[in-house]
Amino acid sequence: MKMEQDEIRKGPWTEQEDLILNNFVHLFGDRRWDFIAKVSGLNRTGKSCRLRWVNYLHPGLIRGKMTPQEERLVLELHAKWGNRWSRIARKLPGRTDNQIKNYWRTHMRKKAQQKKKAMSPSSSSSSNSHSSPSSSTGKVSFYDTGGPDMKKSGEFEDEKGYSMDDIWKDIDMSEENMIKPLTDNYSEEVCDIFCPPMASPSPENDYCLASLWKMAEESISCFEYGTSYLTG
DNA sequence: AACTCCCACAACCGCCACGAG
DNA sequence: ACTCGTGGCGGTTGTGGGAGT
Repeated sequence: MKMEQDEIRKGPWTEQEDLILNNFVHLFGDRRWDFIAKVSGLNRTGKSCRLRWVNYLHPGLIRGKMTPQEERLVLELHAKWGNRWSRIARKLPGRTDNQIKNYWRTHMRKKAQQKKKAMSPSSSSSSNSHSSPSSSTGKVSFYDTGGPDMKKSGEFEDEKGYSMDDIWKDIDMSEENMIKPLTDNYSEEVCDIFCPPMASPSPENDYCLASLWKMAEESISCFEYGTSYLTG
């Protein structure tokens, strides 16, 4: 495939890029990322645009620390589903899979370090401490507590057969007293909260719409296609 | 005050699934 | 049925800021 005319931008997003992306998502919706990437003139990949929107610009996002309830929910759901971050995220309104993943990563690192300290390093063979039960299958992240062995196997509501690795077992046991079993309070209704209608363009967003359209027009030839969205 | 460590967050990469042609 | 393009997901890395020493 032919590369874009300009070099694809990488790295941190600027405020202006955010603004442009925001406007184009409002215009075209949050599905057609490759298209948005092209017409916006951002010189970003569609993937990058999507990620920026999902993880940062989405109006429903909650920023800041996880609440104890959320932490509990993450632990509970991870025990149930493993590293299915997007799935877990759907049960936490306003949280992204990236946020949860990051939280889990630091959380587990902390736990792993605590555990390491607790266990005398001299008493155990070091190789053993690093080899997960699934060592034969290849690399497993230290914070990957496994979950059901359902890699790309579709749904896995059935919890039978879910075996946690050593770390998770320890953590689970240590926290069992804290984590009250959850009922189905985190059912689908929670998810609905996180799906607000597309925010209406604010006045401040309008200021550059004209220029944005001009950019889009110059960028590709399918301008009319976009206008059909506006005019209905 | 300077330095180090840790945490939270942002972003990229690679792989896979799915739909369109 | 096959190929290709795109989006979604999970893994990983880089970085800035705050806390601790």
